[in-house]
Amino acid sequence: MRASVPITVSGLKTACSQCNLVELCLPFGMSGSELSRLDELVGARRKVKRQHSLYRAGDTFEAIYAIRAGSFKTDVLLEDGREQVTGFQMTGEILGLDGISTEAHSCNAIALEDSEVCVIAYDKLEQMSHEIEGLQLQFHKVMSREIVRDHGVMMLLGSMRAEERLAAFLLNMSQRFNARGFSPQDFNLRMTREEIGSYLGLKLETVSRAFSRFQEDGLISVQQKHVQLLDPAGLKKLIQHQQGVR
Amino acid sequence: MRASVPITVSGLKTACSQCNLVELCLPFGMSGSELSRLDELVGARRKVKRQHSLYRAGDTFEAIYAIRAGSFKTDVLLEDGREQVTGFQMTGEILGLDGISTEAHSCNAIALEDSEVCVIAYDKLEQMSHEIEGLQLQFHKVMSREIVRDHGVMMLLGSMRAEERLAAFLLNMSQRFNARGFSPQDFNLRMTREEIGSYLGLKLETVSRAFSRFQEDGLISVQQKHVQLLDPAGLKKLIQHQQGVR
DNA sequence: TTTTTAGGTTGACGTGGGTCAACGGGGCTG
DNA sequence: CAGCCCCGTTGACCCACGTCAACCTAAAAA
Repeated sequence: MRASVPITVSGLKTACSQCNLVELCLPFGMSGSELSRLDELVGARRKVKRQHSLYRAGDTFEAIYAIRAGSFKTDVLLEDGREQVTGFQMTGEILGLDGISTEAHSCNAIALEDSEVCVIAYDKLEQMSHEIEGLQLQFHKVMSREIVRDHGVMMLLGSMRAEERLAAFLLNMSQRFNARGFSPQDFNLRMTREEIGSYLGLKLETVSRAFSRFQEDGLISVQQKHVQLLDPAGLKKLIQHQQGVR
Repeated sequence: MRASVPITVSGLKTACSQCNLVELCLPFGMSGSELSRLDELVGARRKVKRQHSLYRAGDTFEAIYAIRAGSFKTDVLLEDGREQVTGFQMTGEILGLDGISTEAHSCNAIALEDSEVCVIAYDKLEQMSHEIEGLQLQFHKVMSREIVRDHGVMMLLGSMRAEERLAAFLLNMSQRFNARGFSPQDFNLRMTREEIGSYLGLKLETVSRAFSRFQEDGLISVQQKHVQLLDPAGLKKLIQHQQGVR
């Protein structure tokens, strides 16, 4: 984990109206005329190198970010050094919503690979939400979706066994790769076993063993970060039929 | 768990401007003139009896709810019957935000005691947010706070031991009772050991044992649902210094 | 190219908390 | 006011996952 020093703000403005991520991102469902007004909203783009942070817990909140390229993790740290990864974010997803409530970020957002985000100044967003009908609704939906997602993670952490958690994680990644036009059966994870473990409330060894088990059972094929889902239905069954421990 | 049949919509409108929960609720921080406009927003009140649900997963989303009296739990159910309690809500807190994203609720909201909520029609809220500056910001803060809270729960579930989880839970309850003008050291829980367990990712026996352990150690005094925090600092220490298992 | 190092796998073993079971007490309900 | 039932407590046992350690692999650094 390195400091959050090197920030590149590229002057290049790129219009939402011309971005191929529209239907995954904040502008989803907005009309053409609304869309073109949105272009004013996105101020600049910012590149974040692998392992560097987009923002850190405690930073004053000024903007939210739409991921244009790459991927991130968000995490929370306890005083004693324990880390909890609270989410992994992919292109089109929005980062920074945690900062609105106290006007300071409450978690760290760290790039898993060299990435680029669109910076959306929050005061401008507020203002423009008053004017553009669809923007407000869409923004609320994005926040609400985050809440629903978090409930799903709580379900994972609170009432599933190790293998169920990993199966759910893999299916979720698969579905998100698919939504982005990549193969849902064949993808490269961007995070380490330790990060997956932290997210799933497991130790990295347990994650590794679960991967191996799935491979033995013919459900997947893994080699390092490269994963192929050979039997997605089998993974789904695992979640539904396996008895919970808790 | 009973069906969600009996709904009482009392015709009595009560103004936000005269409610003693303002500083805990949606109107927090709004000006006097804004506040009086808010009164139009809150349509009716609705009573929900103990064990009955305010809404269920799958119900179409129409409104959010501010708790005027009583308390609730929200939970998510898996096909195989496993339950995960995702939160406990007290007076002034907002329920139903999960419904915005898909226009259907994704969890169940169940009253822990006979309760009453203010019904806030979502379309009206959307509309009024365009007009009242402070309302939009405040609503965003409420949603953001929910996201931050969920991250805290993920931290609990993912990287704390049983006793740490319960200590954190008790301190959180204490702080919320305090914010409502009740004693932070002496309160009655409204939920069962099983519900606490589900929320904390533990079995009810483990919760019970942790309660007993805390009592032996002189940290608290428990009798059934009645809890007294004898040594809140000791509970805090437990969270910070105890080694994590995961 | 070789060296280094972070990330991943696997085995042996320990333990926190789950499981099962018995029992006690308080508050509805008739 | 009696009986029931839900809730909570406690003990004995066990297992899923954590811990510790050795080793392997791949990619970055030199």
